[in-house]
Amino acid sequence: MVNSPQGTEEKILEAAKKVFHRKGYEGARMQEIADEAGINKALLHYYFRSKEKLFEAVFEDAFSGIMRLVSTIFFSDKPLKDKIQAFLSSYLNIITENSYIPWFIINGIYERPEQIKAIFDKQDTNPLQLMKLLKSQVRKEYGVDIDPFQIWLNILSLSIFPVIAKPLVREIFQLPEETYNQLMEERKELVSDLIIDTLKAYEKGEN
Amino acid sequence: MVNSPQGTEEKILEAAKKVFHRKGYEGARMQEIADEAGINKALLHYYFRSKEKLFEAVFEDAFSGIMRLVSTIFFSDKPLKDKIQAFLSSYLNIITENSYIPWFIINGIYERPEQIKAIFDKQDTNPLQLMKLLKSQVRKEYGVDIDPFQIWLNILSLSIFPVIAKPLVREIFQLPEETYNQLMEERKELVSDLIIDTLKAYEKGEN
DNA sequence: TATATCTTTGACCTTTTGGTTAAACTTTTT
DNA sequence: AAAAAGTTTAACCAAAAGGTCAAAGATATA
Repeated sequence: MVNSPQGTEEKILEAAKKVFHRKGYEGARMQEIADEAGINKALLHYYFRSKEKLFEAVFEDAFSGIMRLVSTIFFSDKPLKDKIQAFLSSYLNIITENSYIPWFIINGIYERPEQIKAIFDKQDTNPLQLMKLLKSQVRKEYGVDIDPFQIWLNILSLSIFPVIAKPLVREIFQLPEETYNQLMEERKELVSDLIIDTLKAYEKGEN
Repeated sequence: MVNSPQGTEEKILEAAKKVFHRKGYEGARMQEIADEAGINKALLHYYFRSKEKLFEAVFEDAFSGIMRLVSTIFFSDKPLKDKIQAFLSSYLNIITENSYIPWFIINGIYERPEQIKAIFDKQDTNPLQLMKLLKSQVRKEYGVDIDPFQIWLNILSLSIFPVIAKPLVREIFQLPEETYNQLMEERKELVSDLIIDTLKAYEKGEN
């Protein structure tokens, strides 16, 4: 018999992604992944020796994807405002459509700190370089010395939190899926304005 | 032999809190909780029939604590600015010192959606009422009609995310514990300013 | 002080779970 | 087409995990 459209390995990765994303490492079951992939459980171990290795593959994929996006946008040659808008727009698109990614990544380091640290070290994007760049660009364009880390943390907070907390917030406020998505859509502009207005406020010396 | 300072039930709850907080539901082991409490595993089941029940007790405690704080502050009779400052100050204190609480709560609904929903229903604080109150107070004090939900989401994002993502961010940026805590300390004012400035900007009709 | 009740424990049970193995089936190589 | 290499499966295995039970230790009650 011939393999389905995609090869077995990709099928497994795809299935593992789904299951790990919605259950985390501890909650995920090898059997469930096998079922999701429509194959025998032993085959999982044939391709990826252990649950750990499989998890690693899935995690690395999700994480490097985000790092690549950040690098591409921020290590380009545009005004800061454009970068922030571009990042928020594409990033919010990605994570609202794959809402499990942020939770998966953050959760990963709670469940498997050592393993995740090792994955970070393999990454080639240097976050400290990004901070330096942010800082110098803020100084150049807005004439102020602000801790770039706080700006960056604000951007991430405002975009990631609403996605991570979606299930919680929706339940608490009894919001239908569609309503919430619409609010997220509004946030793309709202957040980008908020960040840039804050920078402008610093520029005017309000602080 | 006499019981230790605290009774057995409290000892169990205390231990379960620690373990659930750092491992989540799936990652937590009944044996580990028993060890942490310095008692026999069977005793866990004597006091709390099952892992589920035990988890429920811990979760409800953490969640209702936060809801109480929110209610106390926001259903009071102060200017919005004071409320926001008061909330941010005490909330950031609580969660930086118990950094696992927010993750624990958000994670809870990913791991055990049905159970968590049931707990919410038992809560007596009404979040929709809070939204109404926020909206009318914003209108009264700043003369604008803004979606209170977005404001609230901003407040929560800016305060909770940096705590949840602490292990991740610390690792990525190679920040020592102390440095990070100091940055969190700075944020208390920074975030409160940011939120209030945004409201003022609306007031001036910048949007 | 004897009896009933509540607490605590060690040993045990069952199910679940990640992982292995040997054999069958396919595909590639010669 | 035969042999070799790669892929897939059903059946197993051992360890871990949640949960139970009967008996022993305390404590309260009569």
